Amino acid sequence: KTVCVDAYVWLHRGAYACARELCEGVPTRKHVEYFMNRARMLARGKIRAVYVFDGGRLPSKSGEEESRRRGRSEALARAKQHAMQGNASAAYEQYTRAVDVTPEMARQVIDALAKEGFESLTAPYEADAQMAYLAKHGFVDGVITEDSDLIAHGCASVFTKMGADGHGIEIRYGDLARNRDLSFVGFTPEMFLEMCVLSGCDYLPSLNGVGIKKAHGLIRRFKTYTKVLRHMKFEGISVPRDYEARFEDALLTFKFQWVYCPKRQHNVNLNDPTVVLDESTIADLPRLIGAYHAPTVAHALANSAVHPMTLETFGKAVA
DNA sequence: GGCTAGTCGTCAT
DNA sequence: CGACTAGCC
Repeated sequence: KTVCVDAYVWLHRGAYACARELCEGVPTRKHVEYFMNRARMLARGKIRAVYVFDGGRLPSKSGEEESRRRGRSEALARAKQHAMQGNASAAYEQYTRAVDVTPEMARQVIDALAKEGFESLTAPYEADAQMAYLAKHGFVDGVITEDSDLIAHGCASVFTKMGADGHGIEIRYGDLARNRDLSFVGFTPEMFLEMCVLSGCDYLPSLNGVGIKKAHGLIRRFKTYTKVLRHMKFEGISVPRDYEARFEDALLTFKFQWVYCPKRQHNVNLNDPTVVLDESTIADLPRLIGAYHAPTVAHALANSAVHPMTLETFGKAVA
């Protein structure tokens, strides 16, 4: 059995163990140790794991990233203030809000993993799309993550909420029809994805007052987002002028994100766009999913030889 | 009541 | 990122 593991969660939890040190530039390996302890624990269960790391930022997410950066720098200012006044616990609380997981930290963990014979893979952009690709094409038997978007990305089965003891919950797309809270009888994968976008996703915030329940009800009733929006217009519900175009963009981002194919050793789209999209839409995709990488670059990025954002070789300092 | 939209906690002693 | 919850309709 082979699984892929979303490295994001352990990377963040590890950062909390040494939030002050990371914020103040004090050398520490606690976050690496936290990750390695979890990896060693998983290895004891006779499961082969591939640790998947996030790569470059998607163009569609840059706005969100800017506001988070502001929030972190404000928290860091408050942390320094508390630290100066000798209030260590109040300072720590702010350090945890200020700490950021960097590609350099990911690289430290990847090196530590390699040293003990663990496998890792850096996604060209988002790890969840990469893991969905690995699962869909049989490179792995399962996915371990905390991210619910994996089902929307077309992953048939997801293992989530795994604690230190290795226990967790398996969510299967095929089981959704038996869901108690919301009925997914008659839902296609496309309807499920459109429901996810309608209820608010990474690439598009939801309309005011529309959450998961409303989104589910609307898609169940009208089947497609086009008909949902037509209904809203008919009902006189105010919808931003560009909402439909942005909805289309969000769907394209979900479906055609760049992922790395370990067999062909270059970047491909999560789903093949050539059969369902016209030439001009395909040519427009990089605006949403980011630039195409030449095979040599894609291979170097996937194997963590280059910084996923600058594509420059990592300095020796991180090793 | 149900639902959405904000706030909180993630470590480990 | 999800979990929790105050406060909305």
